[in-house]
Amino acid sequence: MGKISQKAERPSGGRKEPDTPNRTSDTRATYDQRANGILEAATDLIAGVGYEQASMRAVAKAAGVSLAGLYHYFDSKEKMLFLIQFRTFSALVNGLKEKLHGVTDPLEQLRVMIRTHVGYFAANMAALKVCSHELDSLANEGYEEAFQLRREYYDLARAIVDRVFQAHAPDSTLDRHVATMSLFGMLNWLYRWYEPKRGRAPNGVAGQIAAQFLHGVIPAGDNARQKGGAHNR
Amino acid sequence: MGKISQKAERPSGGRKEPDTPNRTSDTRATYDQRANGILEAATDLIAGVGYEQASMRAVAKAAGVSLAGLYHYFDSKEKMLFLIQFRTFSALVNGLKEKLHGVTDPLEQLRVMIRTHVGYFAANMAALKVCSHELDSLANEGYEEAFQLRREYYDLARAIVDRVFQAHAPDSTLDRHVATMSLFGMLNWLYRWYEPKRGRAPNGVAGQIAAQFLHGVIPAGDNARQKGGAHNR
DNA sequence: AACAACCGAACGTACGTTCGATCGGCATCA
DNA sequence: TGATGCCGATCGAACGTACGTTCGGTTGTT
Repeated sequence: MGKISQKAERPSGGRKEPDTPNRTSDTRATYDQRANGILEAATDLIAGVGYEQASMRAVAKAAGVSLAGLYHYFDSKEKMLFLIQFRTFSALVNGLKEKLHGVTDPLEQLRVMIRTHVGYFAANMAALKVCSHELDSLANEGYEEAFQLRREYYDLARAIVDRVFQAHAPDSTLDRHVATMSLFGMLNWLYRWYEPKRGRAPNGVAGQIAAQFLHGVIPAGDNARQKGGAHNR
Repeated sequence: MGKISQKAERPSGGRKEPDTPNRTSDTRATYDQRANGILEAATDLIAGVGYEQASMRAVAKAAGVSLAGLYHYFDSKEKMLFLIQFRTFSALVNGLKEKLHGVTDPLEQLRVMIRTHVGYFAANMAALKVCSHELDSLANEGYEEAFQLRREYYDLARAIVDRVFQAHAPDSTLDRHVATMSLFGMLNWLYRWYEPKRGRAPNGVAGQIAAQFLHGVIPAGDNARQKGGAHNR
């Protein structure tokens, strides 16, 4: 808890939380803040040029540390990427769970989920881009752990989708997995086109995505409206 | 036309189509087939491990050529990626235009577009994954040209979406750009989860995506159906 | 003889990571 | 209090490797 760098797993002693009773929290704060700052710079760089192209030298320059200094805070480049994804996904999942508290209506749950995701995206574009785009840049245990987090996020969304179907379309033949993945497609593709600074506000986009998912593009009472003709030429 | 390798742009002479009048087509066929085979192997490899991780040595091994032999067919690694994207996007756009021929109903146009995309995805997963995932791995002119192709595809889809709105929801307040990008999100995210071999058939997925886009998840005549209560405990 | 097809070997470079050293603050003890 | 020793923070320089690309050559067909 509060531990940001995996360096705290060092074999013995080293920098741990309860060392000297006084001033320790200051030192730790500085250490964690530094690690956070580096991670932030790395996030921006990776989001900008991609994981493979973001060299440790460039990360060091962007963070204002020497190349060797990076390794004082992070074991390896891949662990940096893992930490970025881990922190982001954790924040996303925990934030969602929190905002879902007390909401019982399935429709509202879905809206909250979409709003939370889009809002988090708008506030942390670089981090979410890295999480959407660099999914397979991790290997082995790191990949597995990130995968479990994504799975948890999927389960959360899937459960909401299931409840929406159950309450409002129990007889629908739509595949709920396909529906959930389509929703994720809309959300995870945001990083390719959505610029919160330039386009409409996050809540607007979130509202439209929710509306499209729930009611589609054609409003409820349509049933082929070209009664007046004048279509096609 | 029929020219696959950019090597034909060599300063003078070299291999061009009308050279020796006889047997030329055989030689060219072999040459193009070889280039195609290499490109196919490269596509699979890049789709599997990513562009940066797909080394020219690995491509050579996968294609059954020597490392230097690759450069007989392709100027550079980046040009290979460009050709993969160029061919795929061209086939997608041209195939769509073709299948759209004679279809006048906007709804049907949209269904055709989605069906074509999903069908092409199912038949060329690796290529479409590369086109969805390695968009920014190109630079300068190559990026610009691929961007124009994507733009053409977007314009095609956007026009259909506009017509759907005009015919069936002219007063909708939904942003049509956001709607189009959401649709692309659903389609372009396919490569992250959809396995045509394991899951439902491409036409099924295409039909569901079209249905979700047009009517959403809740059927048309819903209007809050929990009249009988029994929801939430 | 010319030229497309193809290759082994090398070149230069950029990368992730490690090594050894320096600096400075803090705790300990004479 | 002042000297001593430890240790976290930081760095310049280097190591080994893997990469994209090029060079010079050989073969086989026309």
